[in-house]
Amino acid sequence: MDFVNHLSSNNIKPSLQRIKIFEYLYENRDHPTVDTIYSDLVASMPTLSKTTVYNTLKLFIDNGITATVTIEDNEVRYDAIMEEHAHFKCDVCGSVYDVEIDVSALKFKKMKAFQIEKTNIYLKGKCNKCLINKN
Amino acid sequence: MDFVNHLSSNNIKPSLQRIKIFEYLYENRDHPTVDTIYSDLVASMPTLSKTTVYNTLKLFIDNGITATVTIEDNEVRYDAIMEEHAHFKCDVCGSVYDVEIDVSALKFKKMKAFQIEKTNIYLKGKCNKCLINKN
DNA sequence: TCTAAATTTGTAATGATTACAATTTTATAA
DNA sequence: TTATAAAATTGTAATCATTACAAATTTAGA
Repeated sequence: MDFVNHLSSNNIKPSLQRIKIFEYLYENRDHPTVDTIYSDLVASMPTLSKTTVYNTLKLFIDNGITATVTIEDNEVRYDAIMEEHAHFKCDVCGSVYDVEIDVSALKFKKMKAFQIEKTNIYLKGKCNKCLINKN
Repeated sequence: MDFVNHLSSNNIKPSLQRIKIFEYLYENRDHPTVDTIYSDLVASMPTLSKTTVYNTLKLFIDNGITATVTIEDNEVRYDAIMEEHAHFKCDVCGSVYDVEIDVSALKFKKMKAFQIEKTNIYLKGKCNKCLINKN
């Protein structure tokens, strides 16, 4: 993945901060929150501002290379994988996993009165790790 | 719908505020926000406090007679219909509609490593009304 | 090198939600 | 009925994520 080129080809000037933030998102596929992104990156970029993280994520979203993952009321997560997929959140450990899903199976069940542009699916339950640890 | 009995049978003492808030949710199926609920109810209950609305909704959720609807990052909506259904939000007018959906079609596509307890689906696009008005 | 534009940064403001203590209401028992 | 305790409601203050904004820094072009 050529991050510089990916940003450029989506009309985003590839500043160091933007490259690093996108790279982080792309490589940490656990759908981090702003706080996590900031905390992890500030270690290697001491002058990084949290405002920059907010600004940059908004820029990514506006240009279609990042999406928000809305599962809980009280936390916003970010995802650089734009291919259609669902999310699973474990209510024990809180991890969010990607889940492959075929949305087309649902399509014909939808009401015709709406023009559907995006389908979001998220699941909740217990992940395998937590099911095993319970014993 | 006997609201008093519905609350009682779910271990919620049916105070006036609780009855009114549940009744409002049950009859206004547009998935209102706390602000909307409060604004509409305070007209007939002048001493109502927004804190009570928050407290009461939390109580309803804890006792399983209300669910939150999380579609946008920045707004929490509430729903007294507990039967499985999806939501559609029009990105023109902002209305949220209920959509009947057969989740079982998805079931077997999910990963077996997870124990799924709840499936949430929400759709975005344009509602019929806004599609017509566009002309 | 100089200048303007774009980006980043830090601080202050905003707004939704929660904490908490005081008040009011309800239920119970004397 | 009255007294008392428990529960519910209320209003204010605190919290916390996000946004607004202006200053500082960096980048790009002449």
